[in-house]
Amino acid sequence: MAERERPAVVERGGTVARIESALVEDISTGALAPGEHLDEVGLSERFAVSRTPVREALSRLTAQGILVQGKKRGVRVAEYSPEQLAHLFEVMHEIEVACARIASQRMTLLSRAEIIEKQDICLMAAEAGDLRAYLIANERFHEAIYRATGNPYIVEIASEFRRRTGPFRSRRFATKEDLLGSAQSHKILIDHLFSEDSKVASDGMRHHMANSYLTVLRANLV
Amino acid sequence: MAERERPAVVERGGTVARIESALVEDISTGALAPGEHLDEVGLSERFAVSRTPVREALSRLTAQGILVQGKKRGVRVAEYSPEQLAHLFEVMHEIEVACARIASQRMTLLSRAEIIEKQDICLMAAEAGDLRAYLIANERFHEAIYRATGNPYIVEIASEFRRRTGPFRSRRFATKEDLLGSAQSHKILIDHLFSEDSKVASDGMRHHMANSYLTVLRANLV
DNA sequence: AAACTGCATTTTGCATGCAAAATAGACTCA
DNA sequence: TGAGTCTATTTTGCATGCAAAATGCAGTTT
Repeated sequence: MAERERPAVVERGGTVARIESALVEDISTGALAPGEHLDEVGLSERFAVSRTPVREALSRLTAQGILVQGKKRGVRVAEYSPEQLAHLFEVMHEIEVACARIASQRMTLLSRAEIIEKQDICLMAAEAGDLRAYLIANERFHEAIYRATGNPYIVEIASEFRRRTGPFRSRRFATKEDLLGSAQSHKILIDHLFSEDSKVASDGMRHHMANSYLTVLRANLV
Repeated sequence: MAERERPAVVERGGTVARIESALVEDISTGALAPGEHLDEVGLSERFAVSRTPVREALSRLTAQGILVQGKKRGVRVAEYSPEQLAHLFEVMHEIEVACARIASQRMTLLSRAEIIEKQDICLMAAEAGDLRAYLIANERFHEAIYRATGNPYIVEIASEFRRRTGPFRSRRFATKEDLLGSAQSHKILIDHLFSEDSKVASDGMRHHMANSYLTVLRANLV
């Protein structure tokens, strides 16, 4: 066996959950690129386990649409044509706008604090120019907004689509300025979300998402 | 081993997919009730396979939220408190309304035909008083609407939530009149969907879903 | 009778084994 | 040289095996 990855923290849920979240992180940060083939044996060596839990993790990720099965064999990171990408973002768009509308209606002091805190972390990562940290912090920021809806199933579904679009959004960020710009636009978004008018909030998110999509398109279609 | 279930048709995708879809159907038709415990060994006997593919199917369904893991061991059909059910329906509501709006904007002749065809099948099942057939036909009807959006990811996500709420919606239907009533309200919904005004369509769906939720509440909270 | 303890049983999580499908490579023949 | 096919190797899908965790249960103690 080759070098092995030791669990930094023993996560609850056991081996499968550990593999699954490691892969999700690799994918959402772009360490695993769309279309990249995942080898069962290779992964079982990397995580120092047998193929069985690896297969289970891959199967779960496939069920969530994060991975796809190749034509005849193998499993790969999902990749999307421009048209598919547009469809994916259309769904994201709908979900996020609904989220913003609902969240703004139910915003509590706690939710506000959480959102602001995550935004601070984003800002720190952006200022440090740490892409990987920023991507993770950005996820957390948006998840805080989802949680502000008070609806755990919205959190689930919105996070799922965010993960699926992760690899494409990660390409937006080439320079430190890109990160700072993104963190900056979070600030504006927050102002809208904290407004007491749910239409202001959802329109703010609509604008944010449309912008984001344009940038993604530019980064992925050149 | 006890009596075994033979595959009526050899479905593509192999053993795991077969088990998965059989379980999904059992759950959405109420044959497997919320909270019911699923036994790996029992299922492996029922499908005449080893525990490995059963485990994989269960794991995939758990990843989709259709099943949940018990506190310490075992896996069960997800069950929801009234509050959780409300949250689930809130998501369904948002998705279906967005669906209706988008579908009405993109409706093609083919989509129209498909929706009408599925509705006919619903009507036939209702008139026959066949609950199980109606539940399946009803799924197909709504899926036809999802497909009319032209967005495969909307189909995916909407179907997922429809499956999750399946067990609760199935309780709405006690008599043949319930089935006919539901099929009747489809007709009204179709009229709205086929309108050229997307607001009419989404409001029609909003109304349909609100109604549906009320009925479900009544059937599940007594 | 309630609570605790220890043992037997069931259930789970993962490893390993094996046969069939899929692919790549070598070889043949035109 | 190129197309075809035959074999060797890899990869996959599932079965089986095994050890550890969880549960139930009986017996004991207070």
